[in-house]
Amino acid sequence: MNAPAFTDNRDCGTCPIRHRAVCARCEKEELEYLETIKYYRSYEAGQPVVWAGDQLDFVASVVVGIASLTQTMEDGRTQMVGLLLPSDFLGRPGRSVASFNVTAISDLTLCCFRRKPFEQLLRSSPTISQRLLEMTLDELDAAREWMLVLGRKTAREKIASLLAIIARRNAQLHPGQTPEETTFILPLTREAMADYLGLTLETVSRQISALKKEGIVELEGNRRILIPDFGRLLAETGDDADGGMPA
Amino acid sequence: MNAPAFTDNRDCGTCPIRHRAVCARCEKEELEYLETIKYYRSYEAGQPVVWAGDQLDFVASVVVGIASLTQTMEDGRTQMVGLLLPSDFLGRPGRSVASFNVTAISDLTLCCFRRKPFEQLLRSSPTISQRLLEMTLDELDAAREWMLVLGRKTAREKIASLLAIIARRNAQLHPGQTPEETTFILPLTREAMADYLGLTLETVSRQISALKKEGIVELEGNRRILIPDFGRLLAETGDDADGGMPA
DNA sequence: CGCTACAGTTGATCTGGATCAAGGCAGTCT
DNA sequence: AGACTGCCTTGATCCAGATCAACTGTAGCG
Repeated sequence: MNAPAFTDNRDCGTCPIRHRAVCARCEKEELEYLETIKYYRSYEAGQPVVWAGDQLDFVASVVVGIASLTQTMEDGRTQMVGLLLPSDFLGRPGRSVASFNVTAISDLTLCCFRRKPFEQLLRSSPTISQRLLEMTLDELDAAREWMLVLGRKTAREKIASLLAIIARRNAQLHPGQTPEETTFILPLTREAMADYLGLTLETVSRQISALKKEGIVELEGNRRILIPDFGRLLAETGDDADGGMPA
Repeated sequence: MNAPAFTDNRDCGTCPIRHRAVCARCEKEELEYLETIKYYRSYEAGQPVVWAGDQLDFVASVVVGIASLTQTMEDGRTQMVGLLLPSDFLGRPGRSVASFNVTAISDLTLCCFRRKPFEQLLRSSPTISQRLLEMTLDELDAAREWMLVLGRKTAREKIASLLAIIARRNAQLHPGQTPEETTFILPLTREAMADYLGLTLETVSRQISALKKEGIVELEGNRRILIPDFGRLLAETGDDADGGMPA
């Protein structure tokens, strides 16, 4: 719940809000103002960030780590509705109450802005509000693509889609790898995957085992995944060859 | 594909973009500019508006009628990812290609803005880009709420959720009705409902019959629905009493 | 009028994924 | 060490919803 660890202006590298504020028109004033209302928060893996319905008096950008957005029904059924990776935005200007549960999946650092001044900034700066609009539109597209996964894909296709997304996101961050052979560490437990995909954890486990048996993926331990032929994985997603599934 | 039918400045009553442009700061210039780039388009029920991947050189606001946003897999499985009712926004500033299929479900009239000048306007007017941001955030929340429906709810809960949403939306438009007893015309075929809910049309039909048999809904013909006790319907959605499902 | 077409209902059967249950395999605490 | 806990796998069985198929009702239309 503390730990700044970032002091220099330039080190919050993944924060898209700030980047744009710097680059777009060199609006120095805005940048300096942003600096005055920003602060860092850290959470340990597993810790909740907020619960749906609770007061949330900041908006933030993920700097390090992964967080999940989930919804839960009274009887405990839960659905993950978003996965927040570094550079993703969290919170909602104009709303003081969280709509979803936010949980740190790995150790997590957020770059936070107090909500009120941030909203003020939005009102006065078209640069920032446009950047935010763009990001929100991307998230909306991603959410809608995910609706196809949830509503119409088989368990096997769901797993393949999820692995493809994580592999792609991973490739963006570490562009060293060939597109054909990728390896990464699954940031999610089987249960979290199940919650994302609308399945049970048993089904997730079985489908991963099946993909392994068929040589479409290789595992080292439970979490480290190697995809020998990305095209073969893609063929299992049910998407047409080029299609672009985000997360 | 023509039919203006709107000539007076004030008559595009449902268009949220324009409203805000008038109200927020009385930015007369912007309003007049908006007028010069706006035009109307009409579509008959069943007609496509655009296909995913096609060029889309306007953004628009639904004035009259209903449109659907859908995705289709090569083998024909389709998922509806959004339902556009009057006042909803269509299109994506900053992107010239449609991400989803848009189809007129009923006869439809759009209030369109040519994309390029609209984007220009966004860049210069914080009022409009903020209004758009707000709308997009609402849509994102709605999409995420829908992910819970698709991923975790039973067929019966899905149907009840859909009926509840349509009833609520309907009550907003016609505030004359008591909240307890509502009646409306289903704007969707059984197949369209199935595509929205990630079910088959047979299952939709069976579940509606079941709700009818239990007196939770009453039907006149196939489309006209009466909900004698909204609370009882809500109890079938699986949501906690107050929860706010949008569309 | 009969013919076709479309939307919806209902029944019979099948099956993919859920559910229930039993272990396995690290870590980590004592 | 042993015991406990969290995460994962695998097997056996069940069932909600898909699939296949027949049929009803209603609206155009030559």
